[in-house]
This record gives sequence, C-alpha cells and structure tokens, in this order.
Amino acid sequence: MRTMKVSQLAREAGINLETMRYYERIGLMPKPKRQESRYRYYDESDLARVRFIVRSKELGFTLKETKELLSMRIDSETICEAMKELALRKVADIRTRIKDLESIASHLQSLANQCTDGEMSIEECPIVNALDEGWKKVETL
Amino acid sequence: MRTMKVSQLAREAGINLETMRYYERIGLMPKPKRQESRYRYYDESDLARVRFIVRSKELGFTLKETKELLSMRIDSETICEAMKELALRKVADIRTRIKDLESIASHLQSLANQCTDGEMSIEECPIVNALDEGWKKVETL
DNA sequence: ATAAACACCGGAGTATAGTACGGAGTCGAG
DNA sequence: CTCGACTCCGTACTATACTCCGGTGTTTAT
Repeated sequence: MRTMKVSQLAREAGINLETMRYYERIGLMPKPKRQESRYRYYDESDLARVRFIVRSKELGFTLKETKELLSMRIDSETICEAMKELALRKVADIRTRIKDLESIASHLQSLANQCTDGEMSIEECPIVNALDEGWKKVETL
Repeated sequence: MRTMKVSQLAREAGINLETMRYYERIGLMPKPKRQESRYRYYDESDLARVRFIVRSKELGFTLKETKELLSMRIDSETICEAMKELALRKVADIRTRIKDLESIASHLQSLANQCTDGEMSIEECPIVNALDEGWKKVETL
C-alpha cells in the first residue's frame, strides 16, 4: 500500500499542509502512524478521508458538521435515515440563506437602477437615502 | 435636540451596547461628545448613523464596506455613480453566492432523495458514498 | 443619603477556519 | 557525506464580528 508524507497528502487533497495539521488538532483527522523519524505517514484511506472532508465542505457543511458525518459512519447503529435527516436540515438552511440573499440582491439592484446615468449628487443618491431612511418594511427580509 | 446615553442608543438601534463601543473602536462610529462624567452622549444623527450601519449589514455589506459607504458620503467629490458601482459589485457577489448555494442544495437534495424510506444501511447510503467517492465533476460547482 | 442601576475602561474570550514562524531534526540525491 | 528540501512542534497571528469581565466611577430614584 502506498504511503505518503503530509505534504504529498495535502497536495493530492488540494489543501495546505498546515491545514492537515489543523484538522488533526481538532480531531477531524485521526493521528497518523509515525516512523521513528516522527514524520506522519498516510495511506490511501487517509487521503479518502481528507477528500471526504473537502467535499463535505463543498456541500456546505461546516467542519463541525463534517465531524458529525464522519462519526455517524463509524457508529454502525446509524442508518442512512440519519444521514438523510442531516442532509435535509442542511438543505433547508441553505434554502433560507438563498432567500435572504435574493431579497438583498433584488433590493440593492433596484436601488442601483434608480441611480440614473447622469451625475446625480451624493445627496440625492437613492442608495444613500435608503440607508439613511430605511426602506419601508421590506417584507421579504 | 434629544440626547441619549449609549444603552438607549443601542436599544433604539437594536444592537448591543458593547457593539456600539466596538463600532467606535474600529472607527465606524465617531467618538461621541462626553459630559464631565465621561459618559457618551448621542443625538439623533448618531442614531441615524447606527441605523445606516445596521441596514447596510442587512443589505449584505461587511463592516469594512459599510465604512467605505460612510466615507463616500462625507467625501463630497463622490457622486452617486460610485455608490452604484459598489452596489452592483455587491449584487454580482451575492448572485454568485446564490448560484453556489443552489448547486449545493440541489445536489444534497438529490442525494437525500436517493436515501429511500427503508433501513438502508450506512454502507449503502448515497450521501456517504458521494462523500467517499466524490461525484463525477459537478460542473455547476 | 444611600443603594440600585448605569457607564467607564482595557483586555480577554468566543467562534470559524485556517496560515505563518522559527529553530531543530531528518531524508534523499549527488 | 554533505546540502538542500522536507518535517517536526508549539505558538502566535489572520480575519470577521462581536461579547463579556471586573473593578471603579456616576446618576437617579426612593
């Protein structure tokens, strides 16, 4: 089985090697085997785990949630249903965030649209005015 | 003109009074007038400014960007066009974030859908498998 | 007049997710 | 066998945005 040192693992996983040490510190990665040199030696399963973490982050999970995910896998009692629940909770979270962002973007966009081409002074600027006065109850927020 | 102490200002703006001191520390709020007691005294214009900051955050600006916004207002050279540009940049940012989140959510959702009702074991769990194996190039990410 | 409530300050702590430093030890190629 | 590259470790620092602490001074209500 192929073994690698920390920097190679990090390179193959596409992360900084300090990040590897960080993941180890916070218990996201297990303590790797060492030779007498005290160098960390990793194998394919470690690489798989780092990649799991990276992809989990891409899916929008925090490191804490990723840890949950990983420990669920180890706990053989856990069934797929639990993973599904976690995933669906996350989906709901993300959808809420999307809605918030959409309302912010559309609001900002409409303010920007009101800044017409000419040299409208800063005093008349719709954006500044909106910030000064508040916008009368944006329900979407 | 009505004057108020820090906690009243904070209450009316809907923020923590420590946050007020924080905003002052980072230069987002100007140093307020003091009486001999050394208490901070604020007026309506200060309240307006805090509210500006709060709304700016609601629009998705960071404190740093909010500071920019505020200093643009003071700099009379600045015209509305500059505000518009800042706003449009922010809108583009937000739209990108929305797209990312949408692809994450839909991916997670489809994985969750594959976790069928029964007691699918953790080994067969589509979510776990996706994390283990990666999903073949999700272009949307 | 006295006590509760409020305000002062600098500094520390929180949470998230890392990144950088620097002196010492180790590995590998020539 | 030597030299440069790599790795070790703990610690400190980054960035964002707060939030809390604790000892002291001030205001206000009874």
